[in-house]
Amino acid sequence: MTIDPGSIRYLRTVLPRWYRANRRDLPWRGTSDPYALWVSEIMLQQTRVATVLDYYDRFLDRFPGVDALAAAPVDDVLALWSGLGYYRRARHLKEAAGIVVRRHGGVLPEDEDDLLALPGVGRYTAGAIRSIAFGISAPILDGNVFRVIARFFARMESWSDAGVRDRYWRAAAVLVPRARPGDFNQALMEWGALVCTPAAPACASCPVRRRCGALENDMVAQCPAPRTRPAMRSVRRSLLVFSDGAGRILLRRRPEGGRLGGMWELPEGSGRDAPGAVRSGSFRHSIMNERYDVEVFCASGGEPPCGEGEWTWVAREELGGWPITSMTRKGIGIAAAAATRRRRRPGDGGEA
DNA sequence: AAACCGGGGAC
DNA sequence: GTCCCAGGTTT
Repeated sequence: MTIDPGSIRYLRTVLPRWYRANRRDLPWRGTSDPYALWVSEIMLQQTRVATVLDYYDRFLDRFPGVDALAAAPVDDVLALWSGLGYYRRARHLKEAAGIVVRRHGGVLPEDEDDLLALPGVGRYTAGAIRSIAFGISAPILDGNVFRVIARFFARMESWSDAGVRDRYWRAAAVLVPRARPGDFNQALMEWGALVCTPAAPACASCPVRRRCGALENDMVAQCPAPRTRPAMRSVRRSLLVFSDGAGRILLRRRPEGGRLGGMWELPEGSGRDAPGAVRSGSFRHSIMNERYDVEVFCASGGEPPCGEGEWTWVAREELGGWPITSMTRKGIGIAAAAATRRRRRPGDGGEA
């Protein structure tokens, strides 16, 4: 797409001014430590700011620098990542920390190819680190930037088209200024997150409403075109909260490599698998394009349903130190709530 | 180019 | 219910 010099000047003038006055006070904005920014960028991949806020401080408190992260057991890193999703990010981050220590003397490199060589660092994350942490005039393109550029220049392409994305990268490269490129890039994202939102954008209070192409042509709601997605499918599952004599819970480790690789989970099972099991309740959980309808059963005593592979007993109060999935955390919560009900009103355990 | 990889908030 | 979020890697 051709971007006229007037639009470049306009965006470079208006956006940073708006950003300085309206930006959120986020924890990674107060630091000048490139490692801390790197951690935040990995956590923020496909993940909302509000979600990352629950993890960022705890992670940096436990792994304050690249050396601590490089030296940590990967299961400790995964435990702090538990619930954040896309667990390969945590494995890559820890692996990359080791590369930074060995190859770069413990200092995050500024060179783009050096950054792209780190596992988990792609074109976006390299641009974010270079512009925000190092003040280098490098472009970024994420979902926010794609949307605000599409709307401002009144374009209807979809993110799903790789050729389109490449053209938007070139647009982002033309727009980013030499002076304070990090503020400009963050202004683009903050604008997309707070004003030019996917649904119901706040055009009336938008800093660039005077020159927005989509607003002028009344096409904000249809712009950009939605990305293509696989259809959702429903899956029914049963989870078993199986306790030993000490009240510890049986967990099984998922095989490395695949979905949720290496994470610990409740075993699959119902009353058929564990005689005497009691139904505790149910919940819904979505992973990627699958919606799970999960029933939770509670059992203790007898033969534990260990199955093949690695398994262990974990006390409830120690679950915080284990890399468990959100579905497992929900299932254990359902079982605990049912147990509480049974103690209060024996015979009414929510089994119905 | 397409598939795969979590989870949750907003609507 | 749907959409999408400070994306990256693998095939």
